[in-house]
Amino acid sequence: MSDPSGIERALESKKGPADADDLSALRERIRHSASHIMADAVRAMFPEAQFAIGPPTEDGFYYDFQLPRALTEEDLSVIAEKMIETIASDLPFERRQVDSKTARRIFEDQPFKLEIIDNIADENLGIYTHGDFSDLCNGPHVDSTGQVKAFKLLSLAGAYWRGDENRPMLQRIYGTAFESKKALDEYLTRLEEAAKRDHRKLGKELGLFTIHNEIGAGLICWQPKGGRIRSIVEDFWREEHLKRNYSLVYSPHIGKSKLWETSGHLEFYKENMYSAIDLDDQEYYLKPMNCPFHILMYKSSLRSYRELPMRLAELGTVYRYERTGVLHGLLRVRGFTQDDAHIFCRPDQLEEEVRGVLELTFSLLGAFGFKDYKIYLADRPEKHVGEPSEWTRATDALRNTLEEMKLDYQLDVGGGAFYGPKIDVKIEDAIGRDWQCTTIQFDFNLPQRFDITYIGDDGQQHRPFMVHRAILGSIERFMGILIEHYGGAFPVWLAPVQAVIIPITDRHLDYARAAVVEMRSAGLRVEVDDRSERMNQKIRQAQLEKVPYMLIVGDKEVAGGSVSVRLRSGEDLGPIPVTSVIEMIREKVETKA
RNA sequence: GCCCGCGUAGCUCAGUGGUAGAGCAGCGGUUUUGUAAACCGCAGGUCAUGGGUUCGAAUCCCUUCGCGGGCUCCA
Repeated sequence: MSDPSGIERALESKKGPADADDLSALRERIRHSASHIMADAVRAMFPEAQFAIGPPTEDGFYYDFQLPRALTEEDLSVIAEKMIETIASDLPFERRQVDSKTARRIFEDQPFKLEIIDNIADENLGIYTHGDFSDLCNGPHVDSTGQVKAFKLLSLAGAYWRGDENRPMLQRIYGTAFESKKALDEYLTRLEEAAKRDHRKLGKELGLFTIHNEIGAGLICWQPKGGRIRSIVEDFWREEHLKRNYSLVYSPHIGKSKLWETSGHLEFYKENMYSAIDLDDQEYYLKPMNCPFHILMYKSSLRSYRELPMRLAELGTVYRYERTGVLHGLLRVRGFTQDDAHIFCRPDQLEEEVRGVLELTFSLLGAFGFKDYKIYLADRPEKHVGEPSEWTRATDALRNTLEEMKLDYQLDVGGGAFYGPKIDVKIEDAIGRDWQCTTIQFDFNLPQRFDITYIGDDGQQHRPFMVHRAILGSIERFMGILIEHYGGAFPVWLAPVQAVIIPITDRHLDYARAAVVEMRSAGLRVEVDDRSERMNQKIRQAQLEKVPYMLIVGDKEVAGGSVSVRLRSGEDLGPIPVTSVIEMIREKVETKA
């Protein structure tokens, strides 16, 4: 990992896969070094500070400390000042190897470091020193502090030592560092861009959804505009499922405790379930999952191998208790709707079913402009149910399907659920962030627990294979992702209002109203802005609402039977006959452009 | 749940111990306008909640609820 020419070489290097690796390796060293420089600055402020860990991360770095008092935002500027001094001194980073005994002596008053040393099997430990600050660290680092060309301390947070909530809560400082001021600024600009797209902000501004204290945390109300978008997404989802021979079903929101005992949820999932509702000496639970209902629907009659595969799909609303600290807008809620389906099939049908789910996944997600996928195949974890031979068979079926479809995937060793292997799909949004939505999970457990069977062509009872799958994941969460992906500027097929007709004066109102009737009867979502405002104000309003088409009507348009089309990009297409505008918009809707 | 921060009008925010403010939105007028904000006026708040300190609390302390950044977990 030594790169003597350091920054200069990486900076001069041209774009390319190998150089991209160079750059990310360089950034890792810079960030790791920045984290040491920061720890040094914290030590200057608090000589009694205890140091935990300070690694580089994908976008920056952090360091965890135990300090005599809580840090404040002002402290960050003081720490940053001190860091600037250290960087200006351009102190060399020096590495030495010591044995663990020596390391223990060096860090004798640093309990977290001692614990780390205890957990390293290697007798040779790396220590990096700059100035008079030394840290246990395997590196690599830049050659000297001056090579941290640009950094910024970003935020304060609490973090448990080793991520364990039974261990001490430490104070974490997050920061980032880059090889140049320019790269740092670009990163900060990206953060600002992401903040502008925040679905919580856009949801409020665009009137999409609200969350009410009076109703409860993590519970979503879809306002008319957001409801419109959601219903379009759901209608599309249903159509695509019907095309692929899914059966659409509905199941209730509560079920008796016996059901959840059979399914195992009360044993293994209780901490995520709402407490029981007592009715007529029976306990009912709000459903955290849809599977038991679909299984009972399967079980409602004797099944023949000829009926398989049976694909039961439902936009099923489930409720899960989530700790208050993890709730986050639409992305993490307590009541949400899974685009769930359970596929019951014969063993020989498994690969084809998995293929079908993957094809449906790409088709559904592709319609929303998600074209880049990361696929993970997760196999048997240590704690599992089912025979290893079954696991192998199911995992092979998943793998074979991925390979036959020539899909790139990564193996997530031991990452499967206890009840079966799975395929997860991550999508990349418009600003390069990854989101996991799709999961395809094989299940050995529930078919056994509910003892479901089918009669094979041999006249004998057999256990069907069962696959859970959700493609969008949760509708609420997916809507949140869509809002951020599109930055609130929904494509025409999803836009709650596709066009606003803007009459220039009141004498153009009748014409505008006639046009809106015509466009609505063509199936378009159009409104007239009939307020007593200037055209400029109406345009501004429509722009802020991110309406795709602004249709201006004045004397010229009335005379010509047209509307002047302004796009939300600001582009002015000039006067176009109303019938042509209808065609233009419908074409966009049909192609989901 | 835990650590830190925050909660003032529908929204965005000012106000840090001495009578609650602005802009936008809303409502009423005037205005009838050619591609991102016309003008005038009116109304709107138990300063999240409950308690405490004080002659006096939006302001200081505690409780509860909620929100934000994280930890952990997941869709």
